Amino acid sequence: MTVTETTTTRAGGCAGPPQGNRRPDGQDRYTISEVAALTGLTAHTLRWYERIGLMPHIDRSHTGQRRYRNRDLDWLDLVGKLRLTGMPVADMVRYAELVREGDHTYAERFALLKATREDVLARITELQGTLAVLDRKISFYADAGRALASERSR
Amino acid sequence: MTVTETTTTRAGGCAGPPQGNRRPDGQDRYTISEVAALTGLTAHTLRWYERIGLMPHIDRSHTGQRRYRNRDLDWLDLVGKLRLTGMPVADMVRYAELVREGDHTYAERFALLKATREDVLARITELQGTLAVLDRKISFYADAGRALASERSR
DNA sequence: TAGGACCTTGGAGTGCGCTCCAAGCAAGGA
DNA sequence: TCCTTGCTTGGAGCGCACTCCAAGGTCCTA
Repeated sequence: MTVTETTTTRAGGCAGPPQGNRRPDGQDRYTISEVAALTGLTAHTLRWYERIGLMPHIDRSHTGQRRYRNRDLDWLDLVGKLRLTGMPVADMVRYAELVREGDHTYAERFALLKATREDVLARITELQGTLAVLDRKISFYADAGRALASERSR
Repeated sequence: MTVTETTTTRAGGCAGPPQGNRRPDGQDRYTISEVAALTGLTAHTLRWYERIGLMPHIDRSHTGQRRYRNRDLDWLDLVGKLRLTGMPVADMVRYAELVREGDHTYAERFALLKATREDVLARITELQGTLAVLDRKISFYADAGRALASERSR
């Protein structure tokens, strides 16, 4: 019977950590499910990342099963960060291609990262603006709540 | 021939303002295309927002055309802010329902806004973490670029 | 040697947030 | 009167980022 590959944490009501566990040290070969547990991604998503070119070549065992290494986990950490910025997967694939193409793409990678950095800064500013609006609304409702409460107690 | 309702700004390479224009004062009736220009949303999206219950009832002209009022634009401003936080449309619809249901939903609205506020704060923290990673990468590439340049000039 | 957990693949399906289409109505100018 | 422009509707389509399925092979423990 095929086991359903359930999503780790990240679903449901409670706020779990963004990724399951800390990486055990001294290890440098991980199965896909271990990586899923470590990153919070599903095995499906890991295979999909590979298919679309977002991952470098992943080592295989003699029977063809994936064996991820620490450098792959490092890459996934970066991908996770970039994903948080809202960067489209296609852009991350582009970055991955640049890395694969070698040292002569340093300048382009540099530019891409700087542009992303600017995006993140803009996003933070946006969110701070939104926070201000929320705070105004919240204090309005807090006041309204107090008014209703005092009305009820009268 | 039906005119194609092109998206205003927001597309393409250059970074325009998040919404087209400032609201003219003294006016309190706007056609859908005026609202599209003011908010940066398409007319399609405005109609869709109405269909899914994200908008309050919009006034109509004697021939059935939408006539938005300033309070509708205020609401759209809030929706725009909430959208920036990544709040799902379904949650915004829920908030809109609470508003329609009247004063006895103040407590729930308050809770929803506070939860959103927490999400936004968490998001900002995440982004700042990502910024740190980007800055490390960027300084790495800056150094690598300098090294390559000095190598070339040797 | 069995049994169950885990892995493989290509391709199809899902949910979200729009985005567009077709067919038609209404208003205003030449 | 015609023509253009802009508006109306329900429903279909799209792009993204997964998410899952079916059918089968492998690993591990007993």
